[in-house]
Amino acid sequence: MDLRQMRYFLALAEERNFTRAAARLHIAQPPLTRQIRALEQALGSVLFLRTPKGVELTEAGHALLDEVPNLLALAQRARDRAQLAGQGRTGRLDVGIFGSGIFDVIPRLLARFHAERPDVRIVLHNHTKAEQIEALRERRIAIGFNRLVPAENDLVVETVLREKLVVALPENHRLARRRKLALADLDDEPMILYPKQPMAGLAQRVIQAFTLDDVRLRIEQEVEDVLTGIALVVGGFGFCITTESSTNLRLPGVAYRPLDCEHLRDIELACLYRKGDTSPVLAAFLEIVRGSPKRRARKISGTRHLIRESRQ
Amino acid sequence: MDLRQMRYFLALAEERNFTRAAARLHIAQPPLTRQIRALEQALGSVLFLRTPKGVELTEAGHALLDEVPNLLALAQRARDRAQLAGQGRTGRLDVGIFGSGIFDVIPRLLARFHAERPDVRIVLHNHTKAEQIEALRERRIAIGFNRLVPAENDLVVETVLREKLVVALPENHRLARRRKLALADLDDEPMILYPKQPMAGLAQRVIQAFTLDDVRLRIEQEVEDVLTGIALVVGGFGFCITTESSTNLRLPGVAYRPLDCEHLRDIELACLYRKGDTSPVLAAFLEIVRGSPKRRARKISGTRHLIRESRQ
DNA sequence: AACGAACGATACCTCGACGGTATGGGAGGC
DNA sequence: GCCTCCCATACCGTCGAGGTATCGTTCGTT
Repeated sequence: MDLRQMRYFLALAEERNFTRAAARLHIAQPPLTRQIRALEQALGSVLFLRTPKGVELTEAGHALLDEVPNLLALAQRARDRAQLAGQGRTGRLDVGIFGSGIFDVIPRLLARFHAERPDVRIVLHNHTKAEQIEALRERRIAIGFNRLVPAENDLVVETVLREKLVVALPENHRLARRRKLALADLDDEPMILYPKQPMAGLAQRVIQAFTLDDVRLRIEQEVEDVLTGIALVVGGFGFCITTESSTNLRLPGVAYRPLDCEHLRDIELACLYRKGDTSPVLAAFLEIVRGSPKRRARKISGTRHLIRESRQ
Repeated sequence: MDLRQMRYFLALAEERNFTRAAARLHIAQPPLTRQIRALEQALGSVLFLRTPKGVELTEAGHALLDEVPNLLALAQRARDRAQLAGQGRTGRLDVGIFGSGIFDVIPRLLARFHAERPDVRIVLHNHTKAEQIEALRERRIAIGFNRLVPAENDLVVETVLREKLVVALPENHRLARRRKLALADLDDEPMILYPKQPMAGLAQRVIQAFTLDDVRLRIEQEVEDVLTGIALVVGGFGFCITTESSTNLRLPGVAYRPLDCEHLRDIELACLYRKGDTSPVLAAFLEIVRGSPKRRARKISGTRHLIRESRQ
């Protein structure tokens, strides 16, 4: 019993005439006769009564006819789903994100991917750098975004873009009148440092630059995420060095000024995924990621559809 | 894409190893490799990643694996149902019955059939003789029971049994003291005649016999069914000639005595069905019907399971 | 009553596909 | 470095699918 016989059976059951059913199936009448007979023998039941005017269904035929359309529909669905999944048009993409990365480029990438592959479910996971690497190895996520990612031999790290750094400071701060700032301008100014704890990539770089340029560092507060940092800036606690994409975080009373510094020129945003991952969904997403830099000037928009899960 | 490939796919997806899956399928490994590749080409999606240690499922493979067990189960169910229906082990039997036929042999036949074929739904339809014939032609019933059925050229009439006739009369009637009665004993006695209207088979025969034997007929009441007739006997309106199987209708105050009459010896109970009806359910039921006479001495029992519908 | 049309069954043929055996090639493990 | 395991490839025989031609039966028509 195979699917071809099921299709033949259905055609004959509907046409109630071998000749017409064969025509509909684009085969000659004798092969149809033979296939139906083979099916009847396989089942051990007569399915059709042959009459001079055509055929009619027996009870066994009716019983089978009750099932066959479901069967064929299910087969079609199985085929469709496998095809769609194979093209990466359906399925799911688990993405690891981190605190300050969620303001500009990542939501835009996800929005574009969603527009292209509306049937792929995007699931976001907030992870620190170390957690992302672990989650990738355990296949809980397919791709992660982070900054200053160390090389790992089972993971691929691709730089998505390099972001300039900016200084966030109170609008009424005396330095806010300047169009751009050098590191020396920040000498001994109260500073809000972040991230404090989770894989201190940016903070480390900032401290390093201050040391290299021999500028005095006065850490007023240490915080764990940008949002808190900027909130403290609004509160007048000091300035904060952050990435350009954070300027999307427009809070009243805060001003952003470009930072011009040789040792702290820009900071990379990278994505990382498993070496040898053949997932078509991932491949499609990486295409979006790689094609992105050209159009990165736009602002956040249309990200409402995103599913956000702290952890799956 | 056919069911064989689905079975192969499932085996490989479960074993995650071509060699073992092939062994499980009782084929060599190369044909399995070829079938899987053919399936992948048909779908246009890679289903398995070949690794040195075996294979693992791709996303397309997982998507297909979600569907395949359902598909195979449905195919199996379709096959089973068609087979069962073909053997007459499932399905439905619509039976036409009539008033006085429901007391003895028909319920026994139905009970025996139900015991043998518990998955066949038996549906009873109360019909007069003419209605039964019409219902048979319109395929609303597969078999009918009746008495004194005229020959029809598209229907088969088979005598199920010949029933002796009895006289039902009040217990305290003077004739009730006799062990058996002749027609002459009923001369000018008040009589309850049935059936009055629906195809007066028995009534006609009774009148005919009285005429032939030159016995005076005094029709006190004409009724349409046995039950009413016997009820009137209980009420003392007169006697009633009915079939032996009616004696199962034990009402207080009524006595049944065999009728000994040359011209009214017995009356046949026949079943009728469509000529050329190949229904396996019907065939199975007819076997029961034909095998019945040998054991017809038993009383009614176990008929509670019957579905009774006045009309479907 | 004989003929023709319609329909399914049968006979026979060709070719493609399935399964089998033998063998190749690549990755890990002792 | 060799052995083992696993999948892929090459080649062969057989079975089965579909095609054409034709037959037998049953209607309806002439």
